[in-house]
Amino acid sequence: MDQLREIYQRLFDRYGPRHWWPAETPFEMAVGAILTQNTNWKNVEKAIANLRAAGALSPAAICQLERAELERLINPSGFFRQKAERLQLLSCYLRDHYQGRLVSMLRQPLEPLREELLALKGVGPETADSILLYAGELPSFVVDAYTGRLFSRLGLLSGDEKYAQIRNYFSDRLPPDVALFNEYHALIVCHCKEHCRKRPLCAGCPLGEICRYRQQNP
DNA sequence: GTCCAGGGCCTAC
DNA sequence: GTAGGCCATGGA
Repeated sequence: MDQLREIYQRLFDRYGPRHWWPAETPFEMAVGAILTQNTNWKNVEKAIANLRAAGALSPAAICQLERAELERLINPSGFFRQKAERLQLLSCYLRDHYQGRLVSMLRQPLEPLREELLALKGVGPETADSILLYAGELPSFVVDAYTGRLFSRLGLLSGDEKYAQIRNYFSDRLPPDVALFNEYHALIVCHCKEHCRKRPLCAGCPLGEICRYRQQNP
């Protein structure tokens, strides 16, 4: 059985569908993607709740907010100065080019759209792929720190691959299936939060028998 | 008190 | 082209 399929199946059997991305609209999802950069999701939830309470979960609203007020609303998510700038850059870009509608921007072919997102300051490869996959429902595999860490421990990656190499590793071995990509990335995150942090925690790991790390550190 | 979190930008070499 | 510093909050 294909290794990536087996790993996916084991994770799915253990954790079940993750129902990602938790957001009411594509734009809210993109906001979450920026706010969660190197940040615990619990902190992001607080910031999004503040934005919702302030009626500020639309591109138009975020464009119009004073920078200091936006910083105050997203303060719990950390890095609030740069994230406030990033949110306003994205929002104003949507206002100026897509009538303030992210879904209009997302109705384009994947690759040029990905380049367009990456050209925005504050949108790197993981944020872009998250928006493409979870807001745009386009088959762009999302890589994060957990992905490299987990698959290195499994012995399938060396650990020094760059983002594009890891993304290609999955893209080359999986069908471009949006539902599969969606669930796979979410399952990797869910799994790593329990079993694959920097400190080893192997007891009960659903990948136990196929994890090289565990075999080498019994 | 220390470490870490669903990264990305900027600068120096 | 890449290693290192920086950004900031809150929970474990």
